[in-house]
Amino acid sequence: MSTPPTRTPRSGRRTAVASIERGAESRDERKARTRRALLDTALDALRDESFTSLSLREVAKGAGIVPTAFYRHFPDMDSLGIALVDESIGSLHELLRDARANAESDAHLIRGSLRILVDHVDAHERHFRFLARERFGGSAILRKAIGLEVRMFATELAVDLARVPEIGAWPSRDIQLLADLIVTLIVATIEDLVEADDADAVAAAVEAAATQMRMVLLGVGAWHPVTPRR
Amino acid sequence: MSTPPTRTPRSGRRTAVASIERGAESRDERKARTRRALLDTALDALRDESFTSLSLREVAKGAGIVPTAFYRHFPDMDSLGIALVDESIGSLHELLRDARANAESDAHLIRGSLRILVDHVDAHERHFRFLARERFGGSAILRKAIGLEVRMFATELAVDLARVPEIGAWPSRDIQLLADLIVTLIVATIEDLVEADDADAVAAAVEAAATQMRMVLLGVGAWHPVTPRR
DNA sequence: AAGTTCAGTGAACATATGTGCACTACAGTG
DNA sequence: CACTGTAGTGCACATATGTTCACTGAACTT
Repeated sequence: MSTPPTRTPRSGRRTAVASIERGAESRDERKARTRRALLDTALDALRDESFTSLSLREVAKGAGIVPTAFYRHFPDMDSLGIALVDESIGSLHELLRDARANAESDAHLIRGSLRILVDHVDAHERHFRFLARERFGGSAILRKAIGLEVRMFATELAVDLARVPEIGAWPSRDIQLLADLIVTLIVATIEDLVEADDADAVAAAVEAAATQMRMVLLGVGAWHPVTPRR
Repeated sequence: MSTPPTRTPRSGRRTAVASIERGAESRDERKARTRRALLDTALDALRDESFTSLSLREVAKGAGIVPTAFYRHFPDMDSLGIALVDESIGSLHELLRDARANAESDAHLIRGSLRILVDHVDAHERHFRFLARERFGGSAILRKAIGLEVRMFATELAVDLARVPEIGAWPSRDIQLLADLIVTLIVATIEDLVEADDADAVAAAVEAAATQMRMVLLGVGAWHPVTPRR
């Protein structure tokens, strides 16, 4: 009821984003809040430009702080980029986790997985777009960071694949390559999805991915357990 | 032997790139030369940054002309970008042409094609890197232009595939999707190749691509001519 | 020989950028 | 309560950017 001990209902000074009608907030909460605002601004701006052309002043302004205050959160723009990679990769792993859970129940494995993919891309569109855009983008640091994570993602998938009876007996090198192939297809589909501007385009991308995935999996059935070494 | 009618062995004014020890040159030749210098500078700069962060002044300086002279060649940076896309796509079609010629003679279709791919990427590294980097880059104009061309490339491949006995009878939609799948794999390989920094990395990328291509083509053998509609 | 065309110049502009510095206000703490 | 740590401010600077304008000189056209 009564106003909490810490008053200042509306401070005389507009204090960045936090000022948007928040009465009491701890110091850490406010810091986290502007940090989020910086990341969000960057994520939004990266819809129309690439990371190397994104300026410190631009994100600072978008977050409602003065340029120099940026340094209270990140030593430089590259660090901001790395933070975005971390967040985005989180979405990726979450995706795989859901797909794994689904694979054990759903009879239509491909369609079910694709549905999950679409849902995730939809829910974290900015992050996935960021990944697609910067995977081979101009920043060497981000390229390296994303490349590493995508490779880890593929390895994670390879472990899952090894549990499939038909595949389990393959040489691990082949399993990894199959996982890489599937990841390539998934990434390509993600790129199509973030680029899709209407529902039809999404549906088309899904249809294409489903058919192509089926083609690949048919290849799996015919694959010789022993790699034809030369 | 004797100096040609048009003299001016070394003009009193250093005229941009053309001044690098070229005695006689027609006006058009000189213009073409600086245009080339602009494109080359851009191509080189795009190794370390993305197109949206590439500045007009930067390419002008690299080409040895004053910023304002840039407008004598392109109305804006986007036009320069489109010109780069055109050039790069040229390399792509050249690649397919060579691969086609090879396919009719070489018994090892996959390895032969990959060898050609590697050679082309090596010969036109800057162009292929540009394509990979801007395919999903920050510039909407370039994204659209490249996307269109890649789709045309896939369609061209589909026509070739339709001539393969096992595939010819498929519904055209499936042939197109197979072509798209193969193009996805090719593009992914190109991305790996331009990212590869030593010979080992190149060899690994080729090995991976060869195996994956074999997996896909095995799927082709098992594919039912009629698309399993739902 | 005189005239035209046009790639390239150089100065100027308004605006954007990264970063250093001294500061202020307020949440957290003894 | 006074004290301190720190997110955010405001100013300043050197530098980079796109674009305008009037210009120059040499290749071409007549």
